[in-house]
Amino acid sequence: MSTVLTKGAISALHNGLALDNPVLQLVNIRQLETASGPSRFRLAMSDGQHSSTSFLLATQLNHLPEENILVPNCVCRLKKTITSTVKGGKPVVIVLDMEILMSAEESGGKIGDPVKYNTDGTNRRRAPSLCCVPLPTPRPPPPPPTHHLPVSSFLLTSTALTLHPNSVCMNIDVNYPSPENKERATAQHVFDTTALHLYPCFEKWKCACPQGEIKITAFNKEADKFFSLVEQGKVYYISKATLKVANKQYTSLKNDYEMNLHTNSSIVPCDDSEGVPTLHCDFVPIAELENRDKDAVLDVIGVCKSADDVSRITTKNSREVSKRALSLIDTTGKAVTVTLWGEEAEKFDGSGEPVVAIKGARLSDFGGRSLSALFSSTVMVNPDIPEAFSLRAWYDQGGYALDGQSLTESRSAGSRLSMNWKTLSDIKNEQLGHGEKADCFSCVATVVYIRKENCLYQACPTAECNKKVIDQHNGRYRCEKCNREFPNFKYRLILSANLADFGDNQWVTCFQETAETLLGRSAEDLGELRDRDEEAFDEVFQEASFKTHVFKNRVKLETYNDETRLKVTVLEVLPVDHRDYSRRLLRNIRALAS
DNA sequence: CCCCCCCC
Repeated sequence: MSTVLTKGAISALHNGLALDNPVLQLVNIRQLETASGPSRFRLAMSDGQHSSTSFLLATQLNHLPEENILVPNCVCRLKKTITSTVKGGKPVVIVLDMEILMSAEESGGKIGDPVKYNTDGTNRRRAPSLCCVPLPTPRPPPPPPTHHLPVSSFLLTSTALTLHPNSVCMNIDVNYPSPENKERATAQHVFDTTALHLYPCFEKWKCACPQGEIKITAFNKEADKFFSLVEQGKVYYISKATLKVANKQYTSLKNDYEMNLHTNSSIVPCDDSEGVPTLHCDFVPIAELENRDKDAVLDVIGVCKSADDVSRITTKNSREVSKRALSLIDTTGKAVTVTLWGEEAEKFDGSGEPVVAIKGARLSDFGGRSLSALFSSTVMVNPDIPEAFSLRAWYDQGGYALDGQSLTESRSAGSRLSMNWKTLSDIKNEQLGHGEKADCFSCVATVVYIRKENCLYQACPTAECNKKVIDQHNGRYRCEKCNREFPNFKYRLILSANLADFGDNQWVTCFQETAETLLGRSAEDLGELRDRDEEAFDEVFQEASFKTHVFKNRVKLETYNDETRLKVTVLEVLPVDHRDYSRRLLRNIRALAS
């Protein structure tokens, strides 16, 4: 039966050597005295040859002994361990992940006749080390940075600084909350966290961070120094940082601790970056944002179904900053506005409706619920993570057709987010424009007829005045509004067009700009063409007919000479976005089917 | 030591 155990594993583990899933038997288990925090279990393990009591169970595995699954004589596979040292340099093997292969009953008692393993050097090959990878010699300090703006404080977030499993080593000077709290702090530091495993070593602490994320901050001179040194996604050794209790208010990381860097701290690149863990996010579904507290820092992922152009704004402190708002939608069918700032706003490319993941965005209550990226946020476009792939698939296979009701109220009717899509028959059916205020709507429609009669008029040449002038028939034109005569005039357009979609048709009015877009000519050119070549003029109207566009319109019931009629004014003519169009079609089909 | 993170 003893063949199941990995002979020599005890010795190897005590020497920090990597082993592939060694199989050991639990000889004994003992609960350690702890001042506070979760229980801590010390294990005596055997490989059939040697036994050792220098095993500690990571707190995330406490359920195993607590549920009486991990009991003496059971046989275990150690799936993840890290060898550390305690006071006096004694090695300790921390068991981070394990599985029970055989219960105590199945194993039939103690396997083999193991002898106690000596850690005093008599059966050790070399001195124990904390790391699997030796620390490289620190490089000389880098030259002062020249390529970035002064940084007064720089936050290295999880992606800026990736922690390497089993080989990131940090010598940490513990920053005690206060001298009298030292004992309590000690206990907490040792036992309270699963992400950080800390072991006292005189006044220094050694910290192994086999998994998880931690925020590291540098200030002033160090901020500049370390900023030039670190690159997102790269692996580093960090030494002589200060550990402090994290303020959860400012981070989405699930770590009770944070680190600060100082003059004598060092960050050294690690060349062996295999097995670097990918960034971990706890994405909050967009619909769920409604229930979260304002100012919460959280992770979000969605398809960017629209993005504003980047704009420059002036802050209250008269600082100029770039800003860009995106609308993200996820499988909850809800959308939310996310604001990006500075360089992040400038470089963002929303074309192709990418999946956008943001780690550490702040929830604001502006316009209902909205999000704002922080300096410490990580914005990822089409990240290489499963959540992004499934979201992409969901969106492409029909998610795009969803309305995506936004948690963020839109502030103007003109924005792409607030497209109030209607069919032409909706105008009558929903009595649009019958209210006190005008209604705005968008539609996809085809131009079936444009009235060319009276579409052009001679207007006052003054820049701000578009009033029709009276031809004095003496080469002079009179503007009643300006009360002046001019030797010239400018042509302006007022176009009556008939639009149709699959259900109805509608007469609309296009003024200057929209008329020019529709006809593809400037009013000036058209006026000149009409006077010079009537056939070519007619041709322009033929060409503009039977073309399909997106029309943004204003609709209002008007009374003129005791007669009420619906007046539809075109505010904007846009090319058809086929995605938007199929979105609407699908909605209509669904509405008809239900 | 930050933790300001901007605007509507």
